[in-house]
Parts: sequence; C-alpha cells; structure tokens
Amino acid sequence: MARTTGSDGEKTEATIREAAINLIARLGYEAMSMRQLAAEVGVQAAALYRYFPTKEELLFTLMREHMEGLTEAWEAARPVSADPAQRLSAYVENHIAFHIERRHATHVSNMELRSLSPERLTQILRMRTAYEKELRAILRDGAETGAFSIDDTGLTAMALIQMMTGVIVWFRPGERLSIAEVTATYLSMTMRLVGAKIDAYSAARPFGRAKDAVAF
Amino acid sequence: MARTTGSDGEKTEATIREAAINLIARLGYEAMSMRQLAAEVGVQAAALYRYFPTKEELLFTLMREHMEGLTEAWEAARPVSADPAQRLSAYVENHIAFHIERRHATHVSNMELRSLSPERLTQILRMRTAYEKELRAILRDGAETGAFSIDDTGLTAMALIQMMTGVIVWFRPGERLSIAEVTATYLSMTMRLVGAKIDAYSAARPFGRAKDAVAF
DNA sequence: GCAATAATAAAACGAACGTTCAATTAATTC
DNA sequence: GAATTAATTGAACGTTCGTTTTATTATTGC
Repeated sequence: MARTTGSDGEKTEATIREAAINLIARLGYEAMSMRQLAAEVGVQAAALYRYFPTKEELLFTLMREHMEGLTEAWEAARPVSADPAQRLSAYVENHIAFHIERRHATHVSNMELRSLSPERLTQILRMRTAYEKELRAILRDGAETGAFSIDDTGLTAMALIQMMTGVIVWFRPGERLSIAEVTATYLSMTMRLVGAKIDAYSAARPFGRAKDAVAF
Repeated sequence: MARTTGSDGEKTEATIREAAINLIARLGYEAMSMRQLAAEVGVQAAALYRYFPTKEELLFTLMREHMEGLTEAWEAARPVSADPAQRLSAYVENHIAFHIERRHATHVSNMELRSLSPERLTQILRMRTAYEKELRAILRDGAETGAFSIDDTGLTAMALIQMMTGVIVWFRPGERLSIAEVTATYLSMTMRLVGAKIDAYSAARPFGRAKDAVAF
C-alpha cells in the first residue's frame, strides 16, 4: 500500500516531534528505536525519513528548537529596568515557568547532549552559554552596585541554574504545589542565596508575596 | 586460545568496574557495547559474563555500590552534635566532596536510572530517598529551633541537592578552583539559602573561613 | 607432576538496529 | 479527468547488539 486517506505532511511532522520528545524523555535517545517512534505516530518507520534525514538530525532539531524557545521566552520577559533584583526576579520566573511547562523537552536537551556530533554539540552549547551569560551579567551588576553580595558570580550562576532546572526532576503537575507556589519559593531562595537586600525587589513584583514575606 | 598468562579474576573484575564507569559516563549505558567495554579492559566480550551475568546487572552493581558508598561516607562524617548548622555543614561538605571525587560514578547513577528494571530502580531510589531524608531532618530541626528560616523543607532539600550535585556538571579538577574553595562557596550559599544565623556555624568549623567571612 | 579448577578465546546465535528503495495510492493542479 | 505531486507502505540491506556455547590454556592444590 501507499499514501493513506487523510494523510498530511505538516500534521505528521508535528506528531513526530511530539512523540519523539515524549519517547526520548522516557526511554532515552539510544534506547528509542525509529520503529518504536513510528508506531507511536501510527506510521511505518520509513515514513519518518521523509521529515528527518537521520535519527540524530531529529534529536538535534528538538534540542535546537528548545533552546531557541528558551532564548525567545527570555527576550520577551526581560524587563527594561536596570535594577538587578528585578532582572533576577524575571530571570528566575521565566526559567522555572519555561522548564516546568516543557519538562520532557528539557529532559531531552539536558540528558542527550552526548548523542550529538561534535559540531552539533558545539552549536547547542553555544546557545546555552549565551543564555547563561545573561544570568552572570545580572549577578555581576548586582554585585557591583551592592544590591547582591556574591562570592563568585560564575559559580553562583551555575549553582542557581542547576537548582532551578532541577525542578523538573521532582515536580509533577497537579501534585502538592502549584507552579506559582514553586516559583515563589525558588524566587525567595534565590534572593537569599545572592544576599539581596530585603524587599528591594518584591515591591515591584506582586508575585507570591504572601508566602515570601515570612520566608525571605 | 583460552586463559592468558597472568590472568586474575579479581583484577579483571576491578578493571571491568572501572572501565564501565568511565565508558558509561562518557557514552551512556545504551550506547556502550559489551564489546567496547571488553576492548577497554583488554579481553574478549565473552569474558565479561564470568563476572556479570547481564549488562543490566553490571549497571545495577555500579549504582548500588555508589549509593552504598555515599551512605557510608555520610555515616562516617555525621557529627554527634545536635546543632542544625553544624550538621548541615557536615552534610554539604560530605556531599560535595564525595560527588566531586566520584564524578563519573555520580553521572552514571543520575543519568542511567531509566535503564534499570522496575525492581532494581525501586531499590536504588529507596537508598537515595533514605539519604535525602537525612537532609530534610536537618532542615526541619533547624526550622523548628529557629536556627534556619525555611519556607518548605521538602522543596528546600531538593533544591539544595540539585544545586550541590550539579557541581559535577561543570567542575573539572585542576582548573580555576580547588575542591576546598568550591566547597567553601557552596557552604556559604547553602547557609544563606536556609537563612542561617550568621556565624552560628562557622566558629565550630575552621573550613574555608577567610572567603566565607565576606560572602556570608 | 597430575588432577582439578579458574579464566579466557573464538565462533556463533537470533534479534534488533538505522536506513534505503521501489512500488503504490491519495490529493492537488490544470 | 488526466497529469503531477505528496505521502506512505512493505520489503530488504548490511551491521551491530547482548548473550551462549564449546574448546583451550594457565594456575592451584595435593
């Protein structure tokens, strides 16, 4: 047989991406076979190659789009204010919201880097470094103006990112805590970690204040 | 041919473990073939099956021993003192030192959980949960006595563990920072994050004070 | 030095892998 | 409604995988 009734290239490609993210997140890239993916999509394995020339190209596409999405989300959320505390708040909120909403894609982007060819790995890491650089700049500015007291901005940035991204390991939507509660608590922890002056930021942002007021 | 001169079971097994940790950390469990591992050890693939009945059993053994080592290290390092700040200091120092010293094994234990059968996964997770429970107990005690001010002990424990374990992602021995410097900075960040009263802990522990005094 | 045992090599097993190719049918264009 | 293009199937390719089996040699215990 051949073309099936109702078949549509765009729909199929979108289904492939979605199914691939879920399968790779669950089984791992190496453990997922193209036949498994095809079965999930409801198609034969050969049909996948109409959309992605190789398995690795599929993985790379998923990762690149994830990083592009993260960068775009931050560019949209970045405040015009120069105040380090406000900028840090925005960074934390954007980072956590984005990663919780795309848990599976984040899992893929973080865990499957070693399956990329060197050139593609470099490309993804460049995007990641650029994104992290934004955080370092905020921390450096805050340290210079005295808004924060920080030992080592590079090390602190890495610690914060690991802490925030780690949310996807244990967070399950619809359980004990809502996204807003988690974000508020992480914001409070972040501000304490960088030694931010109390309430220098929270007045400007009415986000999760009730809980923060006590803890922070 | 068959048995080679100088061959020794104990030595071979130790070599297999070591090589497996390095190879799995570098390539991933699924991507590493038994033939690759055998070549690294300097032996034929069939010889591996004298020591480990299956590939998964090998992975499980590596993970179990890693978790046992972590538990034992903490039991040896756990202070007799009831002071939460002192206990937290000891926990952080032990955790970071252990994970930096065994970067590859930690990588394996964190990244390859999904390749375990359900029963074995449960077993590893049980050990991990028990270890993390110790941290939650410290945080709870500190929150109750007023030594710390914490929003949510469970969430804070997860955040701290992600932050600390994340060291292995970027830390490379012999680069800019020594293990002692990294540990000192993380200790300082931890204490601020949990809202510890200043110098309630550092007097008892002469570790990394010079740098901390400013930052904390 | 001879039997018993430990450690390995060599070859083979069937299954599964990523990928390619030719054939076939549905949708679109004119 | 014929020609063209898009979407998919089914079968096959060579390779590699984890694992098993059998034979062979080194070492150990007596």
